[in-house]
Amino acid sequence: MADAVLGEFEQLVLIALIRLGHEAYGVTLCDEIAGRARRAVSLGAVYKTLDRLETKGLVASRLGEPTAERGGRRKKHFKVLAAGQRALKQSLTSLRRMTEGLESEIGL
Amino acid sequence: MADAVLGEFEQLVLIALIRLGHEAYGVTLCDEIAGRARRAVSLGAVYKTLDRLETKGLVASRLGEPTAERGGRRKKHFKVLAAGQRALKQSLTSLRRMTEGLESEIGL
DNA sequence: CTGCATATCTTCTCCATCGTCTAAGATATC
DNA sequence: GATATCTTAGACGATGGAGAAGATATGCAG
Repeated sequence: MADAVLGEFEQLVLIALIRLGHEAYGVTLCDEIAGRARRAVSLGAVYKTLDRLETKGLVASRLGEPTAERGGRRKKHFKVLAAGQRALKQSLTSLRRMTEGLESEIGL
Repeated sequence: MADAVLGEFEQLVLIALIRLGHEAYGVTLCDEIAGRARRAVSLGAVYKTLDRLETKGLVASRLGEPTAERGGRRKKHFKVLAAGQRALKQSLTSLRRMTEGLESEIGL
């Protein structure tokens, strides 16, 4: 089957996931994207997107253990699957081919 | 006003527009994206996206003259406006900050 | 030279998916 | 029970996408 086409935000979530490693979960992902991409990100948007990515078989999740801190509820950890890695690579490669030689025109 | 958040396809259309210059129009844009990004692109999707970008004030259009060839109907030419340039730059910069240092992990 | 056939380009319409916010729910510690 | 942390759910607009329909040019038969 052909790799799925990723939306813009889906790309950001996948990248953040790779960046944070397998222990990433909702809140840290949200912070990472907000900080790096410098844009407002709501938690709900992140979780929703993670759900979709999991349904499509691009990421997998598992529940962690509760932590010993106030309100330390179990976290849901995510990791990128091979299909997700492929889809992300393809999206970024397409973009790279599109922008090739245009750095100065775009102002990068 | 803050720059608009661009969808994934909107980015591709804007880049193709810069790449092809001010004489770009629906059909050539479609071909350019399909060829460079190597994915199927329908004409309808391109026109729809151009419409939306114009409504948002990111691109401008003008009608050309008919050409002297079979079925040579007037073309609608598009060009990127300053706001479009800014929005695109911002999107690509965010992505670049996200992927920074991850080239090998992603396989680029 | 009139009118139909055909090629090129654009618009319209419909529907699925993505992105976003808000509120509510679950479950841990204090 | 109060409160903090994390996740789920629900609603809705925006974006993405395929294909039919529409507009308008030339080509050609009669």
